[in-house]
Amino acid sequence: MKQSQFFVKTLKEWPSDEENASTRYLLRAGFIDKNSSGVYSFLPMGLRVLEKINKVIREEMNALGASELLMPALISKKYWRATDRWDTEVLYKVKDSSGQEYGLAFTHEEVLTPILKKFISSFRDLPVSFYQIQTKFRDEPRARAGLLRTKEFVMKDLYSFHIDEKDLDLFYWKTADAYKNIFKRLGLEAMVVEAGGGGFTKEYTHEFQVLTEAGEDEIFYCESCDFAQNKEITQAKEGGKCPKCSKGKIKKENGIEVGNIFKLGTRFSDAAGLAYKDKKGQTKPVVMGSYGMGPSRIMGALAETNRNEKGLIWPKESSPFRVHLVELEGGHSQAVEVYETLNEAGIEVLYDDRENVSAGEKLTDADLLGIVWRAVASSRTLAENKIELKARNNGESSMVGLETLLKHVK
RNA sequence: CGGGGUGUAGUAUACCGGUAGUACGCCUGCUUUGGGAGCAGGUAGACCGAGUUCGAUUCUCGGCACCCCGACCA
Repeated sequence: MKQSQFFVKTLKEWPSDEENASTRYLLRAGFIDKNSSGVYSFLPMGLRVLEKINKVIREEMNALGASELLMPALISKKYWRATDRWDTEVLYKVKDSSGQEYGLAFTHEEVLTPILKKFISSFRDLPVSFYQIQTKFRDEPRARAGLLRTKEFVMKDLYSFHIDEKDLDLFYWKTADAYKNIFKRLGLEAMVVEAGGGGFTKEYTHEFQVLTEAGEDEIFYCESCDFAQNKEITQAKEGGKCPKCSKGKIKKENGIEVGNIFKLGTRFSDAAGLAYKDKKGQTKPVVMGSYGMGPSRIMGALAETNRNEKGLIWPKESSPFRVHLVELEGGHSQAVEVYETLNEAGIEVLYDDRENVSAGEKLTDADLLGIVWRAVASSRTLAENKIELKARNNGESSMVGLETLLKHVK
């Protein structure tokens, strides 16, 4: 992709109306644009990151055996009435010209459960699971911190359907592993944290929290074992002994909730009359689980935890491009050669071919954008017949030939 | 929803009760090209409404928007 033909615009100044670091970086680097409080556009560069996140999620969800589908955002009032959620505070309500009322979905049990009711009737149909990556709406009383808490956001929601609690439990922990894979691949360190059941289950649910000061949850965790609980349910005290291993000390840190997994039981299947016949011909309610993850919030969490004073630093699998090829004075022929070679090798490259833009501006932009690898071609590199390759994360650079370059960035 | 703060060109900002200044951007021309280039010329602005005043971007009130703290957070 040539930068002269792809919309990459950076701001020279920090935005004046944002304090949150990830938001300031994402806005300044031109990845997102604020439309109104808690409502953002993803500009071409930002959308590429979002797509990278979605790609990893899809791969892991498919590996779990879940089928992707796409449900509507505009949901007729009757569905919300059926589950008694029409009066949920975060539900945006809209009325059409004929007076018909709708809610903009903040989650999709109301839509999926009735679909399954049409197709599921035997234990032979179970278990099944479905996921989608779709825009959700929540009437947040107060949006904050850019992508970290918004009124409209992208969510991956997964729902699973089982014959009993035991089978749900199996799938629940398989999903937890899939979640761990996703975050690891994306370059996020997410801690598994026990949290409350929100009134649907007496059991704990699990959240995936990225520990950082910008997070709005408070996490109490043990420094030596895997004990970790959200403030809302914990009895542990900061500095106290771990109630689980009774050895480690309890620490407290803020966290960004990038995912959660939830055993719903039969709450929604009961409401929809979703049941199946078991081997003996008896009718039993389907047992459900739901599992959320926020790609747009993950993007915010990545920006929050991967940056330095010069700009963003995207991890490999979430980077908008793999290589940022920067052509400086005298580097044209080399740059074209590298560009063509990378394209042929199927490596995504952003080629800064802009003319009449100073070297300083191009290099500053490259740091701000934060693509994994930076390759510079100039009269200097031409003289050595090599390319300068620099890793954005550790700043290490070296002069390499084309083949070595390919090997590195693959 | 309670409390606080802020609204000035595309962006970041300054001053001021008397026709709004700077930097960057953008446009034209020339010179530049390894860390947000130089010179010259040009472009573009007071959130909305009411009030006080001879005169309001400035003061007062109301509204709206944005940010922050809190409450809330299937």
